[in-house]
Amino acid sequence: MHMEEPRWLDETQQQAWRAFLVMVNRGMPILERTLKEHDLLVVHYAILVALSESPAHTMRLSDLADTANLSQSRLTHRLRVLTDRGDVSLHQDPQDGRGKNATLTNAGRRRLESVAPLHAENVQRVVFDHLDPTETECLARALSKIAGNLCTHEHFRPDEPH
Amino acid sequence: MHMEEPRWLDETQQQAWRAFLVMVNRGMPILERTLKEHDLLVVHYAILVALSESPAHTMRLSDLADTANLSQSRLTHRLRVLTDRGDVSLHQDPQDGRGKNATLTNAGRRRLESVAPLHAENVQRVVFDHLDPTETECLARALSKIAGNLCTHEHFRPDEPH
DNA sequence: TGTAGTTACTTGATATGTCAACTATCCTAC
DNA sequence: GTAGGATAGTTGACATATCAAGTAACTACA
Repeated sequence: MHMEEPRWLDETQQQAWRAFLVMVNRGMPILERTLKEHDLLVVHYAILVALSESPAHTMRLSDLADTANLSQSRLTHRLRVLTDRGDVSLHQDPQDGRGKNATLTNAGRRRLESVAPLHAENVQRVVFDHLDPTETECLARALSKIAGNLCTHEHFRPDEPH
Repeated sequence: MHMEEPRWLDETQQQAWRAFLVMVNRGMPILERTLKEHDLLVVHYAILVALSESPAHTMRLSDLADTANLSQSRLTHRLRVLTDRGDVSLHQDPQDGRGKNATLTNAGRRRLESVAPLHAENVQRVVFDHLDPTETECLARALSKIAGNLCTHEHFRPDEPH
């Protein structure tokens, strides 16, 4: 038994990875700050969007966590804020005593609608204004391949002790 | 004076942006967990790498923050951990009484070298194993354009009140 | 039934991130 | 020299994230 030769990143991979980290560490905070002026986090925004796109503006918590890429406990903590403030309401599932459904309230829908244009504008400014259509497609295809794997493959999920 | 029409994301942009969020919220935690088994965060790793690539393994704190995409206060907090543990040492700059230099210690270098192969392997598994060389180049080019703007342009920087 | 295992969600302790306020040094110009 | 302003870094309060452990309800099967 011996060590495999490490699979170092080549030049191009390094360039991609470092740029990705710049987006995460510099780009995301810009979006966070703007949303924060409207009392939202990017995570909150993702939760509201997921609900708004769901039939009856309602979702089972576990599905919501999955759609918003959150661990269950992280979702619970965020929902405490969103329900306290009245953007989301929670209801026991009548079929399954364990489950709960989250529903976007009118207030939540209004908040989402008031922030969405601003947020879209910011994403455009930070990300897409710097790409031509071909590059955007390239980016979408590459990221989707990676994301597809992260969602389906048996990468241990958040919150599941290993 | 009237509201501009919101610049909504088109289909492709949405696909790209949602996939990016999947990478951030599902991919990064995988990397964090693996590094954490070796008492490191991705941020710590970035700091150690920046130092290791710098002459004399030494950097001015403000440059280090910039290279690692961190706010100064975040850097200070992370450095407390890294210096307490002996991976990094701090020295007053003799030229400029305000400034400090951070130096990677031998222990820090050893820690970095012991974790780097594993981390590279994980980045490959999470990101690049799903892309062919053309897609990787596309991704690198697109992300670099975005990142380039985030680093140079007058996007308000972290830690600077606006 | 009833009990072992699974699923759905919550909780709380601890770690990390963020923001504004603070100290200390340097620079400039008068 | 010295006042005003900039620069470098730190601090502390508060918000958020993570992880493991906990509760409660369902399921399967003896």
